[in-house]
Amino acid sequence: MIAQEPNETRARLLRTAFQLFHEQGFHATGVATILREADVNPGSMYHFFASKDELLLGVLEFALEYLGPAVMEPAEARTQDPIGRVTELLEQYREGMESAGCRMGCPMGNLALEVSDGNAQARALIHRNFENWAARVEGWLNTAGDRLPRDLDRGRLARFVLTVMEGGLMQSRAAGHLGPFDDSVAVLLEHFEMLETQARSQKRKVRTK
Amino acid sequence: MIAQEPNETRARLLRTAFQLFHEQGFHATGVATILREADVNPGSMYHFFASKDELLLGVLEFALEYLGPAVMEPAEARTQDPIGRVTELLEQYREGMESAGCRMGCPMGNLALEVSDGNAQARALIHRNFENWAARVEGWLNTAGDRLPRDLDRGRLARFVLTVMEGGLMQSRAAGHLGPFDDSVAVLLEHFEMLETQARSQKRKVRTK
DNA sequence: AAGATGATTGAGTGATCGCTCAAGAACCGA
DNA sequence: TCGGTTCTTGAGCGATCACTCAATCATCTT
Repeated sequence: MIAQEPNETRARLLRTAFQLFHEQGFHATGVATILREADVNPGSMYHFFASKDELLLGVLEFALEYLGPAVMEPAEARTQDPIGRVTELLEQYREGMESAGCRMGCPMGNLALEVSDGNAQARALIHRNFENWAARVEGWLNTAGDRLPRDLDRGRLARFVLTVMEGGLMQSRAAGHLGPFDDSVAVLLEHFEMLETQARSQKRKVRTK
Repeated sequence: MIAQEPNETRARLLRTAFQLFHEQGFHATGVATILREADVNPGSMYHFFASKDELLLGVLEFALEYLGPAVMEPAEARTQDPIGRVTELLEQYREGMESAGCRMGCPMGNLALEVSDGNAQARALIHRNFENWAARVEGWLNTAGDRLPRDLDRGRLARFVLTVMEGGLMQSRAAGHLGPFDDSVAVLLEHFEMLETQARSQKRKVRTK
């Protein structure tokens, strides 16, 4: 059929489900709750999504589009500095966590641990979300030039930033306060400082050649 | 009835539930499944645990005891070297992940993201599990003496090791292979090397005073 | 206007959820 | 041997689970 404007009901279902999966988790969120919150009837939902699992796949694809404009671009807008952008990005997650009373954390991280074992397609989409996240950060780090060591694997470091963010949020979730997250970020930033120190000594060596 | 040592049924329920929660998650595991696997009748379970949530609390207390003998002591047995013990500990989690086909990951991490929002007591126990884990690693790091910088916060670094472990496992879960975990551990070990380098230069300065 | 297609309605499905409880068996000290 | 306590049995409870479908409405094409 001729392409029509994006279906409003479908979009509302995706937004509502994304929100509820983030707040309560996938299994803890009943289809009935999603339908009530989105003000949609069961038949309508099953017109667009064959099952709750397929709705999850839709949500994960929605998150893939959501990631750039809602997460990465705000951090990019705050500063041009490559490493400053990493700091801003982590600060964004901190604010999200704080304003939720140390609940919820990262939506993708939560789903990664809850559904990635039993649903291969969901696992693949979560993986793609992580890869996109890290690729964007890698892009920032690539613009850092000789502020970072010459032979440093930027992609690996970008994934490490994700690792620290997810691990820090997890512990803060359990702690009920942001201490563990802040500590983790602090060590990460010290790591960056050591890398920058290392890079400066490399530059000095090149100059004295 | 066959004579049993005290609370054998209770112990079997805790072991079985711990295993199933780890494999499938808390909400995805039905009470009926636990009862079938543990070969226990509903009435028996509800004699020991007032609800599924209370069973979870029992499991988290069980994990608290399980942590030392089953996780930390094996790593301690492999080497006396403080930083080597960190490496061994991470290697243990790697092996667990590998032998499970990159499924499951860390039982405490999974539960942290699934149940810590809706159950305050569970959150507190998960937090205590994390704190015990980190405290044990901190104990190792404290024996490293001047191999690490003098004013380094050992407790913070220990928690950072946990952060990297959990974040790395999460990404490997989504990826379906151990690449992200290995990369994260590699960066962490490079961080330790930089700290050791820093500590060596401190020693040199002290000597030349 | 007529027909085709897409989208919505909502009562209702069987299955499974966490859980109950009355009855009885096993074990205990006295 | 007895009464008291702890533990086990398992059929069965109401609630909720994910999901169905025939009927109806809305929109577009011809």
